[in-house]
Amino acid sequence: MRRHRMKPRAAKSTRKRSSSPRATGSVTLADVAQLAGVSPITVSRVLNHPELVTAATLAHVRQVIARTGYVPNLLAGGLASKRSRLVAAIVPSITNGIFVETIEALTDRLWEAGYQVLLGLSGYPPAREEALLAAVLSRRPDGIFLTGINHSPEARQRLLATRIPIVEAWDMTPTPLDMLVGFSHEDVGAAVARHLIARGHRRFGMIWADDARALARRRGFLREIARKRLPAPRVETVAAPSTLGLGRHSLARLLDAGPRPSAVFCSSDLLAHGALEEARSRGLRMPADLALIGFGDLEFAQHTFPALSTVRIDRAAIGRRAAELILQRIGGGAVTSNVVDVGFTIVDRATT
Amino acid sequence: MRRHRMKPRAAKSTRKRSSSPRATGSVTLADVAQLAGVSPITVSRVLNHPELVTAATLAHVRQVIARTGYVPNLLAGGLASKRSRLVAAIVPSITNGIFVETIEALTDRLWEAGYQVLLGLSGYPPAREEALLAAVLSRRPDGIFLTGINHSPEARQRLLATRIPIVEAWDMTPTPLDMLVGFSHEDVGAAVARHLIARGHRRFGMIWADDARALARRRGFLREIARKRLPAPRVETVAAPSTLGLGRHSLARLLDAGPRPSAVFCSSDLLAHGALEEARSRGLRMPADLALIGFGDLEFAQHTFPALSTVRIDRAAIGRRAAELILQRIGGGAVTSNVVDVGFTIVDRATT
DNA sequence: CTGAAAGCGCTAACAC
DNA sequence: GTGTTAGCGCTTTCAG
Repeated sequence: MRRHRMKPRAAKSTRKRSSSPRATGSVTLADVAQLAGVSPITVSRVLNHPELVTAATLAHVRQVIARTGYVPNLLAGGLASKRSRLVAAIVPSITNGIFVETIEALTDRLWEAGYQVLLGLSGYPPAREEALLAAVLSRRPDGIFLTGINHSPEARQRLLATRIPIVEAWDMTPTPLDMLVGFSHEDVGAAVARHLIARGHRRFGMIWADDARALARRRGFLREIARKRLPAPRVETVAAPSTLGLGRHSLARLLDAGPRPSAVFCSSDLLAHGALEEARSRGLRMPADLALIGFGDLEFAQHTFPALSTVRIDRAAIGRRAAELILQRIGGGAVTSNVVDVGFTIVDRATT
Repeated sequence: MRRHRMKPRAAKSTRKRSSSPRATGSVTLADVAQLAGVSPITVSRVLNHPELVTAATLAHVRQVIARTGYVPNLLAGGLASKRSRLVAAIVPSITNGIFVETIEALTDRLWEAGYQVLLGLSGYPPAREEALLAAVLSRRPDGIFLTGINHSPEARQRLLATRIPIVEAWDMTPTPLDMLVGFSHEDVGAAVARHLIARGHRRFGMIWADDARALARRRGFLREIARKRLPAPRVETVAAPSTLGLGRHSLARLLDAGPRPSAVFCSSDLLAHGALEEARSRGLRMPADLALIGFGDLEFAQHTFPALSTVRIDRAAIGRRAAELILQRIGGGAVTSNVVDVGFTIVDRATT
């Protein structure tokens, strides 16, 4: 290991650092450069483009980095390079469990590529979305992950104005802001209808929440049923937020109000779960007396009795694909398709 | 509304911006300053210290900001001010649901104060913690939220070296790195023991996972039972990750292997839930034949039969308190106490 | 393969 | 109240 030359220039490479070598509290790249006897840019290269540096220099500088405990300042790096290595993810909430797998997958995939995720919680009616978006943009993220395709006009405009890669997720539309990973909620509804019809069901009920995506599923469901000229389902509409209790009471009303449907489609697993409790308490056999199907395939539902069917979404895949789209775009590679349909699966627990 | 004076100086306040007014793709503070006919620092003040600016100037500059769609660059701002307005939160995972409420509460509270949360997922045995910590520190966060008090020696050293406010959460120790919000897992164990004993239980079983925190709870539980000179519980140890199946099989083994305990303490709600299934399938009445108690009070458990008791932790409070400690510290105010015990509650669903 | 110069966009200190 | 100056710590050209 040859000793590294110490050029005189190095002595002044730190601008005006007067007395203390760590007046700012932390080692800077310039400090490392000085100690290693190289120029700052060489240290920068060791960190970001090691392939451009001699093995000897590389080893030496790395050693100094380790010895000093130097931690690069990405605020400075990002400012200079215009690449923050940050991807923002805006989701309504993480407590309901719907988005966590997606976020984890997104985070994992981006981490491998050297990016970190800035999580923004917009709250369910996206009240904060506008302010949140501004806050997020002020970090100059290299990519943005958004939940859904419905944004306020202001948000929409801001997003359109930026050149940051954007992925909208969890919905489907032919005209995304930029890129999109999701599935068609209307197709889900239609598929559930076909599934139930194929199993011999003819009389349906619905326990339904009043949100945009749920309405799309409902539309698909009703359309398919109408197409088969079956009687229109009776619908119990519930207000957000859905709870077990609402599901239970809704089924009770559905059962008390008229002839028993043979299958009830609930807009979420939570509602289906509540309905399940009511059905069991009435001694109904499932699915012989009543088939129940929900949507979302949440963990708690996976642990339930085989009576409850559901529509499964590969939530992790959504995060992974979103990350890949963003990375492709950042890498400058042309994105083959800017819309990814991850589809869904109907899980019929009554038979499987 | 008097017209705002346009000083000649303003014309050169943008450094060397040559042709296009938005060569970088976005409006800068200097652009706004120029358009408003004020100096950059005034725009900065409008944004960060509006109280230092005349109402007229304020209104005028704000109008220009709105008109241009200017979004401040916090990378630059953070670099210059040494305040990133970012707080890092490192948790093992968010899919298990244990930490999401804490994260949400943390995020909400910090948002109100103008901070954003950078989420780091360390993975369960904190394999990535070291690298993650480095990545996180490179963003120069103004505060750090950590899960647990067990960190690798390297991580520990890095954390001790930094002057960033740190909150460790979810555990209890008299010697935190900096600040701490949590509760004593050993106390939980002891409290559960006392609770069960008070209800007349004398013969106990345990279904127990093999992680540090669970072991602390177990220690407390066993200590209390020994103190009362009751027979030592039989323990079924399960490997991570806990699943419903493990809980179920463990209870089966416990019941088949000897005299029936009257109460079984499970190290998590998930295990308790599995055990519950087994107990029900055996036709045991609860809690008459068997009392089951878990830990964590996860949502799915809240929705279960009244047979399952649990230890409830106010997870949101942990996040809130952590945020407050960090903000206090950032604000320079002396922190009254650097250790907050949020305690816990035993929820006895068999009676309530 | 390595270096020098020139900022990235913003804000802390002082002046005025 | 508002402006001037001088960087924050890093990376981008472009030389050599």
